[in-house]
Formats: sequence, structure tokens, C-alpha cells
Amino acid sequence: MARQQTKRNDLSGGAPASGSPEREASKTFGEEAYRLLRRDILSGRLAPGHKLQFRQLVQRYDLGIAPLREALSKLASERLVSFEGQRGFAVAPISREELHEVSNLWSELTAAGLRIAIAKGDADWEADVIASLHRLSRTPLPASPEDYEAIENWERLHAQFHTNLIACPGSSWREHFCSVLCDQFERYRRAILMQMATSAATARQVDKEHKQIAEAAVKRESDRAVQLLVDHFSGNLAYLDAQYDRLSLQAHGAGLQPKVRTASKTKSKVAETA
Amino acid sequence: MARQQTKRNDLSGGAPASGSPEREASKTFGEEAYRLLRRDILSGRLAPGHKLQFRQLVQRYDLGIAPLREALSKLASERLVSFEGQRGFAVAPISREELHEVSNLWSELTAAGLRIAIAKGDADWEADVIASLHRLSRTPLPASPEDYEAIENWERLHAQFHTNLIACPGSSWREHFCSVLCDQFERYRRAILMQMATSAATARQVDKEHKQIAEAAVKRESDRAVQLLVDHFSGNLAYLDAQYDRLSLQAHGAGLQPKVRTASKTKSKVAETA
DNA sequence: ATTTTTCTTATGTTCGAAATTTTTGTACAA
DNA sequence: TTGTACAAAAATTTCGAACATAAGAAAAAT
Repeated sequence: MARQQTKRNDLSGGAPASGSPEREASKTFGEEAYRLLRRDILSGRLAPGHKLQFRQLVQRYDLGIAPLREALSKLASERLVSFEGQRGFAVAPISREELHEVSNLWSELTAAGLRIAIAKGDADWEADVIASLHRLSRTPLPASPEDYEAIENWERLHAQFHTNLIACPGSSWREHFCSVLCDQFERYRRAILMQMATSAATARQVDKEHKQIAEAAVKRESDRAVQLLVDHFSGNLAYLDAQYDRLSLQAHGAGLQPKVRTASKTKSKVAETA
Repeated sequence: MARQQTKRNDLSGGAPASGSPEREASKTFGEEAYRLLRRDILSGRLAPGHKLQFRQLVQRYDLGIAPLREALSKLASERLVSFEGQRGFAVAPISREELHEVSNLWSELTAAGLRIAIAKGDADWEADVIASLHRLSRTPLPASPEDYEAIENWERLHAQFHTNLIACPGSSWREHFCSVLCDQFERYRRAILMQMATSAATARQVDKEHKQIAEAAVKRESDRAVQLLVDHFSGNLAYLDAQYDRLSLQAHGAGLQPKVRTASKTKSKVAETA
């Protein structure tokens, strides 16, 4: 059954790391469920299209229906899971079209945000950009696509860098939307890179591009920084798009059993007269 | 207490209006709760900052905690309500800064979307733009700020017009974000107009501006259409900003009175400390 | 043989209560 | 008067069961 409510501790899942302010523990099971489900969707442990049934989720995560439902509802609002009333949740499907749309819109929003941040950012903004760039550069993307933990650490730093780039007062909505799109893009990136040889994954020199963007930004060279940023996005997109076909849409082994091998032979015509 | 689960009908709240495909009834209580809460927040029936406690919500809407919680969770993702773990929900506060941010970002996203739609839109897009403009123009903004139903009808058509303007394949994320911002802006607009004399509310000739935008759009005059659109947004913003101070942040009278007139006065003892 | 109907099973939804946390109120001490 | 400790009250969160719907299978009918 579900984890008893009695012990509300040990939810963090990792060492609190005394010095760093990161990794706050979840306050509620709902937040914990959100964290775990999001992690498993972004990593591909839960494959696109996979039906998310409460019975299985309760077993998998040792949580009750209520917190799981809350987490799924939140993930649905970020379009990481799809939802249809009375018919439940599923991991959101992926498509080449959406990959393009997400990348392009994220690029558009980030580019405009960067221009604003360069115009209005203060010394703290500069410091945050440089600091997060440094942390990111010191954390190479792990070669093994199986090393989930290391990848997730890199992704966290990567997202933080992009956030800091555009962070400035009065941009909370833009930051919010960019954060959602960043998550979306992460799922595509990881799904595609997972299918590739380890060396190929580091072929593009994203580190160098990040560095150039950050330097142009703190030097207040708006046009150059934005141009580098847009090129960064389009380069990423072209690279992933070229590899998109390799995606095997089968469910990963670690995940739940793929029950979808039934050939749907029925087209129910409902003559419903309320 | 809460409405019994037995009868799953009569949720629509309005006549299905045989000819029109609008107004689908809610399939679940969760959707119903979302519809009602959203309506009451956008209209100001629930004032910004108001604490949303389950006990009161259950009484007010005659729904159980589970569907209410689901609705609040969704509204929180759209930032119409704020949420803090273990401390509950509240109607999101408003601020002049956010009004500007919402308006400007909505303008930015819509402008770029309009340019794309003009470049890629087909005859159906044109037809939808013209049709929704027509419907909107035939529905004048009601003079009385108390006529919630008429206002909500106008708002629906207004949102549909803005949606159709940028609707094109491959824009679902943009449409989604614009829809969220449109809701946000609606709340500000209604909160401010509510404080004004009836005549002043129609001072700006938004109808005319909508018409000009739509005409330029279907004539494929990108630059002109986008310029008109941006001016439309900045005009609206300036107008509302000038009136922002009139906002009385006190809770509206309609506040938390139980609108359900069921005679069950078993415990009418409601601690009205607000 | 195909469609429709009916029944059974599986799954999502919602309720009422229990468990946990936060807030409030009060007594006591510095 | 201010601050702290602690008990009581209120609110949120979560569970387990009951309810309602959807999906699937079997039976009946055209």
C-alpha cells in the first residue's frame, strides 16, 4: 500500500549538503510526487504516451492517490502529461513539430528577455550569470546516458544558467514560461541523446557557446549576445532534428510494462441520447 | 454537506443552445469547480488576496474538497491563485507591476504570433478572424458593471477574437501562453473598469481598433496589422494604468456569501472575521 | 457475419474521516 | 511589557472506501 502518513521525513532523497542552499526537501507528499514524476518523465524512464494509471503509480512511488493526482494535475498544466476527463493521464506524446515549436518559442522569449536583461541588469545580474556559467562549465555532461543522477545535475545547472540570463525584476512571467519550455526541451534533448553514441552527444560545443553568450551579455553587447543566443538555439534544434528519427518510441525497460500492444480494432460509435 | 455524487447531471449552468457548439457541460465536478472559481476570480467576486479556505469553499460551491483542490491546483498553475504548501490557497494578489508585465508580454507574444499567422494563415484563418470580429462587434460591452453574465459573454468573444488572430498550426504553445495572459489581463481590466462610471468604460473605441487590426490582417499587411495591434495593447495599458489607483483593494461585498440558497442551515455559524 | 445490447471488469472520481501541520490563545517568567 | 512554552483550535493534507464512468467481453438480435 501507500506509504504511511506517520513519518513525514526522509523525503529529500539526497544529502542536504550543509553548505549549499539547494535541494530543499519536499514539504508535502504532493510535492514529492511532482518531483519524482517530473524526473521520470524528463529522463524518459516514463516513455512518451505511456498511460499513467493510479494503481501502478501507487505501487511505483509508494504514495497515495491524492498526492499523485495533484502532481499529475500540475504536470498536465505544463503539458508534460496529457489529461482527458474521466479517462485519466498519460505521459505527453512527443512530435517533431512540437520540438520545433518549443525550441523556437523558447528562443524567441529568451532572446527578447536577454535584450531586456542586458539593458536593465545590474551587478548582481552579471554576477549570477557568470557564476552559473562557471558552475555549468565545471560540470561536463556525463558520457554515459545511463548516469541519470549526473545528467540531472547538469540539467539543473543548465536551466539555472538560462534562467539567470534573462532574470530581472518585472520578468517573472517570462521566466515562468521559459522555465516551462526549458523543461519541455530537456525531455526532447534527453530522449534523443539517449539514443546516440556517447561521443556524439558532446559533438556540439555547447559549453563554448554558453561562454560566448554570457561574455557578450555582461559586456552589454546586446545585438551580439542575442545573435549568439539565437544561433545557439537554432544549432541545438538542427542537431536534434537531424537525430530525431533515431527515436525508438518503445517504453524503456525500467519503466512500467508497455501494455499497448493490443491492436485497437474497435471504433465505438456512440449513439448517446442524453 | 457537499453535493451528492449520485446525480451527475445539470452541471452545465446554461442552456446548451442547440445550434451553437459552445458551452459544453462539465464532465466532472473538478471541471465544474474550475469553471466557477475561475469565473469568480476573473469577475472580482473573489477579491485579490482573499484566503481560499476549503471549509468556506465547500459551503459556497456545494462541492467536495477533492474537486475543489484539483481546480485550485490548476488555477495556481495559471497564477490566478497563489499557493504555499501546507498553508493553503489564496486569490492571487494584483499589482501595477504585474499589470504592465502581463500586458507587455501578451502584446509581444501576440504581435509575433500575428506576423506568423498573416504569413501562413489560410482562408479558414481569415474566415475565423472575420467571424469572431463580427460576433464581438455585435455584442457591445454592457454598460452596467453589475451585469456579470453579459460581461462574461463579451469576454468570451473577445478572447476568441484574440485567439483566432494568432491561430495557426504549430502555434499551440503560443496560443496557450496567450490564453493564460489574456485571462490575467481580463482580471485587471474588469477590476479597474468596475470602479469607473459606466460611460467611461466605453470611452476607448476598442471595437474600432479590433476592426482595423482584423482588416489589416486579412489583407496581409503585416507591418500595419502588427503596429495597430501593439498600439491597441499600449493604449489599453495606458488607459488602465491611469485608472489603477482607483482600485479599492477591499474585499467586494459579494465576497464569500454562500450563494447556494439551500435551506440547510444546520450550521450557519460562519466565523466572519474578514 | 455484423451490429447491437447487456453484463462484467477495470479505472477514474469523489467523499468522509483520520493524520499532520499551522495558527491561535493562554499561562508563566524575565 | 515582552518573550517563551505549551495546549487547544483550525486548517491543510492524505488515506481508504464508495461511487460513477469507461472499456471490454459475452450474449442476443438483425
